[in-house]
Amino acid sequence: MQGGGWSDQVNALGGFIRAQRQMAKLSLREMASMTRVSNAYLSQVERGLHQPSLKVLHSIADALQLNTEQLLQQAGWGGGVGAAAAANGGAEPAAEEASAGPCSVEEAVRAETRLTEEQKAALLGVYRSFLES
Amino acid sequence: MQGGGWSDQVNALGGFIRAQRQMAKLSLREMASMTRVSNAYLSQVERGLHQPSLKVLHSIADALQLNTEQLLQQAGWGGGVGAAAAANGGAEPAAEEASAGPCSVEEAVRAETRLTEEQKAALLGVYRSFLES
DNA sequence: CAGCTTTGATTGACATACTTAACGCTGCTG
DNA sequence: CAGCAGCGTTAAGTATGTCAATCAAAGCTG
Repeated sequence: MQGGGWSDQVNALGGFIRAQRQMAKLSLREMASMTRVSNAYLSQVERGLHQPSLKVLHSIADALQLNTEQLLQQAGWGGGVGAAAAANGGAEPAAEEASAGPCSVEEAVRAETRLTEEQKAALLGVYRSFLES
Repeated sequence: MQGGGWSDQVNALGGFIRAQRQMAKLSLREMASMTRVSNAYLSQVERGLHQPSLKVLHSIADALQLNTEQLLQQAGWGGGVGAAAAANGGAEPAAEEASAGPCSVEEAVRAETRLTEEQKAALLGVYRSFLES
């Protein structure tokens, strides 16, 4: 059972979808009727409890009018499509307290030690997509 | 049971995969070991009996060294999103002015003047959901 | 010919995607 | 206060994806 390792990735996807849905001011039930996917399942997907199939992912992208590639990238296709070259530098010294440091959102997220790298990438993805509007 | 409407699509995907595999002169079992997906399931996918998940699709694309977009298009992404236009030139300004102030993610987000209140709320919602693991 | 290997296909059991019907909570309206 | 309406979440069930074991047929080797 190699399960579990990918939950970060799924959580990133779910957070991304949830953020986009909230920005579009849709409730779970509204989005459910648009996508013809049950609200319950959407809730679970958004919290990373399940990985949606292509059909569902497609419906979601359609309902939220999202850029397809962006959504797919969040869904785990970071290995081939966009290649945004996230230069990772080296391992950071894992500062225990973020008490002293730079203050932009980007820096603050990167300095947050409680987040995984995937989570940071997802959060920054949402952030940048907001800035592009 | 809705008998078959989408089977055309799946069959197209399966046929495409089978053709590519044979062209690469791989047996089902060879490809199975490369993709870490069972030969049995690959056989079924190739004959349109099942629609593979993202994970499997990704593995297949990787093993066959296929163009990702090409495979996804066969898998059913040819139809819906429409428009999108995706003018994604990619010029990321990255001008982080960072007004000197607090440093946590929460504070940094609240201090970000380019975000609307809704966007801040959405972003912080994702952030907090990540922390609640 | 028997025996070994490899091929694609099938079966049965299990894990995961997904649905429908509830639940508890918050905010309103009378 | 009761009562309704909306929200997100949970519970229990069904459908589908996925695997390990197995099969019959075809190609070799001796």
